[in-house]
Amino acid sequence: MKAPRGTQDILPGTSEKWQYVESALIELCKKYNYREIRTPVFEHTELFQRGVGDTTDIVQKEMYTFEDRGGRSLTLRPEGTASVVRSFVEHKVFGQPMQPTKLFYIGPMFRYERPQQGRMRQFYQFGIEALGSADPAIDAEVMALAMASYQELGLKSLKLVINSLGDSESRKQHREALIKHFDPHREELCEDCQVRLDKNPLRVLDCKKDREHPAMKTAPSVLDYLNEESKEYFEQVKSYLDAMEIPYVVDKNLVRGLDYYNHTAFEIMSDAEGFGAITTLSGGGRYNGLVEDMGGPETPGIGFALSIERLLMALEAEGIELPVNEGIDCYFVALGDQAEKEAVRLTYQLRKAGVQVDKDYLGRKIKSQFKSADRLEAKYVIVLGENELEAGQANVKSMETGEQQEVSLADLVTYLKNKLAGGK
RNA sequence: GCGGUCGUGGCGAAGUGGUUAACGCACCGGAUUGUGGUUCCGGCAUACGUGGGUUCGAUCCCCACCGGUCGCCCCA
Repeated sequence: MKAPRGTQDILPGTSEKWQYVESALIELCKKYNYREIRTPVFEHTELFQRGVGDTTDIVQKEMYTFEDRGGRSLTLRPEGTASVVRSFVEHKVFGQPMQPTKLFYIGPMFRYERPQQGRMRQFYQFGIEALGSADPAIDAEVMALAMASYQELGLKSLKLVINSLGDSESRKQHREALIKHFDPHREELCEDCQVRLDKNPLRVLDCKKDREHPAMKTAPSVLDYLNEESKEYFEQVKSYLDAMEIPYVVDKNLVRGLDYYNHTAFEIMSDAEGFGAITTLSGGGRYNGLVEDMGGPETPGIGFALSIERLLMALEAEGIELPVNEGIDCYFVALGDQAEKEAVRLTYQLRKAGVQVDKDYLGRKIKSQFKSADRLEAKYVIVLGENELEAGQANVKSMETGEQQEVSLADLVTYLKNKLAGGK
């Protein structure tokens, strides 16, 4: 049996890295005052069709959709925003006194795609959403947190790319301009773009195949079609980034894949060597109007999401070692049946007292038990044999210095607690 | 979904159309009787992705499928 395609097991040795990263992200959220929300991993299919958008690749070909025994069409969540917004509306969080509502989530997402490194069918996203504020400063805050997610862990080769898609009015005009611009060249564009031109002309702009087409260079830019308000909003966002001295580049061809975005759109990419084709670490943007689409009151929103897998890849690419896999406190070596029983008792006592202890369960001889202790990087080894038992003492050995000391069994817990606390 | 490439024991990695498929690491045991990372000796292992086909015979040849990987699409 194998795990299904595009899924992976995260085993000890790696799981510690995940734990480390996840808790770092949670800590970061505390500083920015984003609080956790947990939503179901599956939702009504309709939620994503409406929320993410029917024209998107996600909805058209990547959803894990199934029918439950009651005949409902459900879908494993392909992203987090739709669920968060649904929950926000369902629980009328918009009516609560503390606004804006600042949330974060972390968990698995599912997309049916051809797997490759950094792209799994079940993958993990960490994301935040700020609902209820149309202040450009919060756009900047979201980007700041996004960047900090990586910087906190020591990553350096990062590139923040931003763009503005404008409000719905700007987008509409731009869309028409694009169609007008490209339609005469329709036949010269790649097949995909011919489809894009009808469905979502914005996407033609970031086509890699047609990059060199002359019409591409003269194509109307989103930025040129921003109305005054949108333009001003974008300027404000940039000025806040400048105030925080967060470097960014504006890429007028940056287009996000989901329908709900407007105004601010951004991506964080890795510059690091050793990254393959997939260099996008995370992405986000503003989605004013989505809450309304979900049946809530007019509420602006912005958020972003990052892939934990890709974050881990970035760490690897930059050669950053996370401080995990530290050794355990003690290893209990027991010799003989009597001692074994006493060892079990004392191990239990030590653990209750907060000491990290393990012992042998394979009935191995002393030498092998020491090997295990060594491999576990135990700081202390407690040896309890016939002799010690008779004397009512245990031999405690510091694996670092090699020093040994007889400690009465009654004092063992306090002795070790002291030692481990750095006492004498 | 499309194209390239790959698939040998826990990991890494040789190899051949034909008796018992190298080796390294790891693991386990031993090197005078109860003490760890080195060394020496010995041992272990459901190993040729799966299913067909060609052949007297296939791990090695052919096909399909599955899986990994790289790229495209797209994205996190």
